[in-house]
Amino acid sequence: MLAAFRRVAEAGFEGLRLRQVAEDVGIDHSTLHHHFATKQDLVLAVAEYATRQFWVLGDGPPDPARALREHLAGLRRMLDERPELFVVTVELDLRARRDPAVDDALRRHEAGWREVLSDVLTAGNAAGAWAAPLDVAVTTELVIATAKGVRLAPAAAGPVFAQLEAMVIGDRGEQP
Amino acid sequence: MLAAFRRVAEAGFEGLRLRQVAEDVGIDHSTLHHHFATKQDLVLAVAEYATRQFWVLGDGPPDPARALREHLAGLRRMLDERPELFVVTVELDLRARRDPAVDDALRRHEAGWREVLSDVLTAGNAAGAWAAPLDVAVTTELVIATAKGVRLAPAAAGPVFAQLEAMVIGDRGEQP
DNA sequence: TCCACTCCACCAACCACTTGGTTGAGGCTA
DNA sequence: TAGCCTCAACCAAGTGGTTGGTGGAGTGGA
Repeated sequence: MLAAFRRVAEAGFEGLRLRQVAEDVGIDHSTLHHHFATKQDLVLAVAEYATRQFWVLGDGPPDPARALREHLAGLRRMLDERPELFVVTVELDLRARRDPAVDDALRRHEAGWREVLSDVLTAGNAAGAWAAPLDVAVTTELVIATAKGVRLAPAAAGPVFAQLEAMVIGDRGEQP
Repeated sequence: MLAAFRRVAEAGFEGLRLRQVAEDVGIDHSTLHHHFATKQDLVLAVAEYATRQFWVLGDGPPDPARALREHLAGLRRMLDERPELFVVTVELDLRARRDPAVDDALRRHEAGWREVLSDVLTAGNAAGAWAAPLDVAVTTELVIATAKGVRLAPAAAGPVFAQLEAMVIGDRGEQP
């Protein structure tokens, strides 16, 4: 339910009230229970919805350097256009510590992300696209950590990602 | 109040209950109100306490490369020994979006951190301690973002920080 | 066409329980 | 006595969740 997502973005899971969500949609809160048996079900729906939004970040072009650049550019664009999406992600990260179902959803999502990055970095190693050969696993984690770190600071994302690119790809010909 | 901090670490602000905190300390919840007029005051105390814990990360040695390494090593050590501290920090980051007082406390804390990093990076530029001259402001943000990104994944911190060091300092003689 | 009959989305009222916060009446020490 | 610290009892305002029931859109048979 989109309304629930918006509520979480605004007030966090701490402020998620079934009655409020129901009112946003214009129905009674008991009717909401008709669609989501428990609050937990609603939370899970929000988690699934939020993670699904990242599917738009597809595989990208075959050239590893371009693929990495576009991946980061995609993230930055989403961060600019839909900052709430990332806020909810942080909220979910926190909730995953106490909620196995959310943890599971998030884990699957992150595994997909990790795979995309690993593939790009591996391809880049093979093609000699990076400034220096990279430890794929660790660099994947570095990129993920950096991305997670700017989730609540959209303004910082641009420069930070640029710097990260520069360090990974090196200074060889920026945008061709 | 330490008990409150522990509660936040366990259950988040979402699960922070005055009665529970009071019980942890062994007093009545109304007595708690005698020490903290409102819940908000307690939350603020937790915020102040949490940020104060990072004061142990002092200036470090004069040599920039060593200073950076020790700074990251210090963070990693804290992350290993007191992961809850970082969890609460994330929780605070989120809460700061809705709570100006928390936002203020966090902003001051982050300003201090930013200054330490900026100083080290600037000194490193002057001494030619880095692999290449750095944009101090952006690199500061990069380090902060990375650190924030691993707050909920202590295991990743070690390798990620090592990689970050390698990229900033270059491969010139690891630990002397 | 009419008549059950079944779904489905919906709501008002209610329930048991929890929340943060208040009050007034003691106790303890100085 | 004065000034804290403590507590039990209480309160109003919610909380998630349940219940019994309403009305309309379909469906099948006669």
